[in-house]
This record gives sequence, structure tokens and C-alpha cells, in this order.
Amino acid sequence: MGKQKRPPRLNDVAARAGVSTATVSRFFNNPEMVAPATAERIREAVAATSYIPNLVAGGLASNRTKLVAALVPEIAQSIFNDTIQAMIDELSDDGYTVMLGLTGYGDDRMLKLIDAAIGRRSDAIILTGLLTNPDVRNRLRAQPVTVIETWGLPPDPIDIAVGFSHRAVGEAIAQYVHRRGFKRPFLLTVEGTRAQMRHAGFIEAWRKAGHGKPTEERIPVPMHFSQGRDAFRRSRSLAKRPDVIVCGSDLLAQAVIIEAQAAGCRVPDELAVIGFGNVELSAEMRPSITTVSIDGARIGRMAVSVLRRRAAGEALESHNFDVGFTLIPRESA
Amino acid sequence: MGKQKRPPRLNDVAARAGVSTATVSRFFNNPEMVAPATAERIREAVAATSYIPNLVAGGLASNRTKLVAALVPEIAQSIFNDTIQAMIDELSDDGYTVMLGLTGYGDDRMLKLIDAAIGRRSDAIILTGLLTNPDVRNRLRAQPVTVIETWGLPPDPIDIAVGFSHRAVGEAIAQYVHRRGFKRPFLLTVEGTRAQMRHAGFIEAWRKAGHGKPTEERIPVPMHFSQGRDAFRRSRSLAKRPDVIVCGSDLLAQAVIIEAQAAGCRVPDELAVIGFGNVELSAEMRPSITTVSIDGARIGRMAVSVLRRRAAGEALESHNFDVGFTLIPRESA
DNA sequence: CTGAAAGCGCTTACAG
DNA sequence: CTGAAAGCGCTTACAG
Repeated sequence: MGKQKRPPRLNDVAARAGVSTATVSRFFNNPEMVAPATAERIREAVAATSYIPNLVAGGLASNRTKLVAALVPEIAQSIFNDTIQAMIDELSDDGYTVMLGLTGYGDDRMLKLIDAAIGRRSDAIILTGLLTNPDVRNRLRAQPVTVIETWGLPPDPIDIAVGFSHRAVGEAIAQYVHRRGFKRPFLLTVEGTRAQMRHAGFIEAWRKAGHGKPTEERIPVPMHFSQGRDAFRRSRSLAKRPDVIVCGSDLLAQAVIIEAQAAGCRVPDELAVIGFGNVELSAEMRPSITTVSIDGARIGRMAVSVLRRRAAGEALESHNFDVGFTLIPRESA
Repeated sequence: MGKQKRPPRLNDVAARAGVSTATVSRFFNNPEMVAPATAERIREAVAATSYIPNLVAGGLASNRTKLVAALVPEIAQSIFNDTIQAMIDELSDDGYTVMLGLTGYGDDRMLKLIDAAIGRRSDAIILTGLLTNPDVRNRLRAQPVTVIETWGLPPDPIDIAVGFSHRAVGEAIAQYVHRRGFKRPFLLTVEGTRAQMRHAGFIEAWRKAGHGKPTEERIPVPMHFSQGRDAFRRSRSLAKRPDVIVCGSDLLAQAVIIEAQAAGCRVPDELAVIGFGNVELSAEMRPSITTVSIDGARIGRMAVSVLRRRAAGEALESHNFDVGFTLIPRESA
């Protein structure tokens, strides 16, 4: 590799087809503009030369790159995977290329990736994680690029947001726990702004339902299975032994259940468990896990549909799109 | 967004710093070539204008895009995630942008993505899934791009391969099963060329150890948890009730174990289980799962290191890099 | 429906 | 260490 003869250019195709480069360019980008007979000659020339358009040159000339940057914290068992998958599926169908950037959970990586996305003149930047840094938010606002924040509904969106209210999720869980008659919830809250919002929603609704302050614990990110296991063990030595553990993620809920079962503690009879995220395994576990489902694929599709409307020059009636969520009662609580 | 004043160009920075565009270009790409005082003036001009280099124009002019295309089948609980993560981490440090393409398990998506990767003049294409189509393999060979196939060691690599022998994995599992004294293995083989190679390796080594043909079942991709559960149930009504189920993936192993436990069948006492992949959960399950570990992160890092050597113009002593694998005995078998 | 030509924003020999 | 200028491979008004 690396030492082949130079790849064919538009030039070569045009010469072979006996037309100008402009016509070949139109053949690729506005096929309806070229006469059928001409198109046929070009098609042959393309095949004969194995020509693949240079999108770098094309992007520079046209000022449209058909490149979308998707910036996500991580992909290993990420809750965002359905969104990413759906987004990439849809965008690929539209001829877009997706540049996936992994931001981790700090700001600096995110900054470098945003610069890379802008530097490559992406048509759009889609974020799944939360971008808190106000300078960067403003910097993005100053850029001629569509920015879509997903999985949340920030009060001051950079541009467009597609997500749901994390506070409402917390409230819904608290109401469910209350309705089911549990008295001593133990909250396993994951670090991070959004998890905190769910937590705050829970606390508020729980109080409103007439209860006192629940016991709780903070889990650092990235989460690990062992943290759920350890949390279960600690929960057994709490003064107020919990009757339900409200987990910040399905992974933690799985860990709690597996550890409980290994310890001979019956779920949900002796201890109920609630998760968040509705990963595939949660429906399959024994017992199956009561959790909150977010339609991640829908978020992805909606983000792309907004993008399409933007690309078509359409004005948007709103910049905040709420996809909602569903609490799914199952066996574990 | 989309209606801001035009972004600053190299031009604007150069004017402001009182130098030529060539010097500003060097400031970014060969900083050691510009005098400290000049560099300082440029630094200020860049800050003042919030200039972000246009990598599209740069790529066209320099014929180096610093773009790497990583083509993977999927990301939802993919066995390749560690490789992808490590690769992106390393490449980001080198200033590369990674375009992640999701190929699915068919050929046409892969073809489109390869064209996109070539069209954008990627410096390299990294594949984790298997590309079988010989036409496409040859087409890639004809392209001035570094191609790295990972997670396998094809007999006819397109360019460079970093992986391990799937056949050897199958053999190692068969030898382990034999050594542990199991007599009636039940193979849950996943569809796909590589899984078939592991399967073939098992069969051969199992025969060599003096055994007959094991019972088996084929699991279609994409895998689902329920397939493992169903397989367990069917295994209980087999004439030759298996003493160990050899699963094509840890996910299937988890499903078998969870279903076995729910059915009151003790693992490993009544039924042993072996997985493949060593996902995080496998060490954490009760019982923990005996499985084969592939150092996916190492594959990613090695792919990048090969890429670096290629980029540095170094000649490679070999085009096949074997990272091996490790069978990890745990509680389940 | 098609072509000649300018231009997209950089990089890089070449000369000094 | 720096600059003038050609060129990277396309797209797209403009004219016909």
C-alpha cells in the first residue's frame, strides 16, 4: 500500500467521457441536470477508471462536508449506544459520514474534539454527554454549525436539544416507590449533573409524599459492577435496613440483585430493586428489573430529523424536543 | 446558528500578525521552524481572531488528512469496544480524528463506508469485523491507504493484520474441557466465519483427545440473551444431557447461567458453562464465568503503533501481528 | 444541457 | 527564519 500510482481525478473521468469536469461533477451531485446519454458515458468512464470522488476537495469547494460529528463520553456499555446507532443508521442513509469522538468525562478531551469537528467543517455536532463549560458553549454558539444536545433538556441550549427531563424521571420513581408502599428507600446515585437532577427530583417528590430523607450513597463514574455489589453489602448493615434500593443504572441494579441472591436475600420479597436505563439484560434477569426506559433510538432519529429540516432551510418552531420516558414495572420492585 | 459572519481564515491571522500565510501555516504544522518572537505574535493573532484551522483545505493542500476510519459491525455491547476505545484514545493523542463507521453484518454497508473512507482520503482504514468479499479486498489493495484488519489473522491480509488465531482458541477450549474431565459438551456456536473457525478448532482438538462428536446448536447474529436461555432449556431435554455448555459468547454464558439458576440447576455442579470474550460482568457473576479473554485494548494499541511506524515511513518486518489470548478458569467450569 | 474559468483555504518547494 | 506563488481536486455562478 501507499505506493500505488496516483488515484484518478475528476479530470481523468471527464477526458475519458469527452465532457468537461463540470459535467462530471454534476453527474455526481445533481444527476437530474445531465442528459441521459451523457450520464451513460460518464458512468462508463467512472467504472473504467474506478474513480472515487475526493470529498476533501469537494468539501472545500462547496463548503458542505456532509460530515456530522457525534461526541459521546464512551461506548463501552454506554447508555447512549442506541442513540448513536440510530443516528448513524439514519445519517448514513442520507450520505453523511459520522465522525464519532470519545470525550471521556472531562472537559479537555471534549474541547479538542470540538475543535476537530469545527476544523473539519462538520455540518453538525451532536452531543450525548453534558457540556457544562460556559465558555465552550458560547464558542460553539459563535460557530456556523448546527449543534444538537441530546439526552437532556438544558435551560440554555446551545442550539437544539432533544431529550427528556431528568428531574421528572426522579419524581416518577419516587411516586412509584411511594405507591408500591415502600418505606425505606436506599438511593445509589451516580455522579454527574444529570444523575443529580434525577436525584433531586426523587428527593422532592418523596418529601412531597410525606416521607423523610432517604438514606443514600454516591457512586463515582465510570461505574463498575463491584460498586453495586459493595453497596448491597453495606446496605445490609445500615441501621435502617432498606426495603428498596433505587439504583442510578441498570448495571448497578444487576449487581445488587446478583449479590443479594448470592447472599440468600430474596428479591423482591426481602429487598426490591429499581434500575435506570432499561438495558437488554434488565428484562431478561431473574427477577426481571423494574426500571426507567428511555427510547434512545428515538432520540437519535429525532436529532437527525431536526438536522434534515435545518439542512433544508426550514425554520424550527422550537429548539427543545422532549421525547419523554417510561417507567417499566417488572418483577424486581 | 448557520448565519454568523464568515469564520476567520489563515489570511486574517497572517494580516493581524504581520506575517505571510506561509509562516502562520508553519506555526501550526512545523512550530520549530518559526522564530519565538514571530510565534508569539501569531499566537496572539490566533487568540484574537479565535481562528480554527480549516482541516479540509489543509488536507487537500497537504494530501494528509490525519483521518482514520474505523469500521466496526456495531457498538451495542460489542466485543470490539475495548479495541475501539484504545484506538481512539491513542489516535486522538496523535492528533488524528477517527471516523467510526457502523457496518452491520452485511456487505453493502461496508462497501459504502469504505468508499466514504477513501473519498475522504483517510490515512488509514481499520477493520474489526471480517471483510470477506474478495473484490472489495482487492479494491482496497489498489488504494493508497493503510488497511489494518484486527481480531483475526487472515491468510491473505489486505495489508496488515493484528489479531489472534480463532482456531487456536477453539482448540484451547476443547483441551480445557477434556482436562477438566467433562464428557458431554454442548456447543452453542454463533454464526459467522470466525466463530466457525473456533468451532472447527474445538471439534478437531476434541476428536484428537479421543472423544466423539459433541452435540451442538447454531445461534444467529445478532445474539440475544433469550437465545441463551432457550438453549439451556433445550439442553435439558437432550438425550445426552450435557455436563458443560460451551458458549460462543459471554452473553450467552450469562443467559445460560441465569436460566439454569432460575430452574434450580446448580452451576457448575450440575452443569458447567464456558463463555468467550471475558466481558466485565463475567468476572462478577455468581458463579464467575470461565471464559477466553482477548486483550482488545492491546489490539487497538498495536494497530495504532503499526500505523505510526507506517506513517514514519518505516518498513514492517511482518504484516501479521498475533496478540494471542488467555483462557481464564473461574467458577463456572 | 454543457463548458470555461474563478475560487474554496490551505501547504510547500523554491528562493532569499 | 520568512515570503511570493503555484497548486491540491473539486464546485458553481455565468454565459451560451
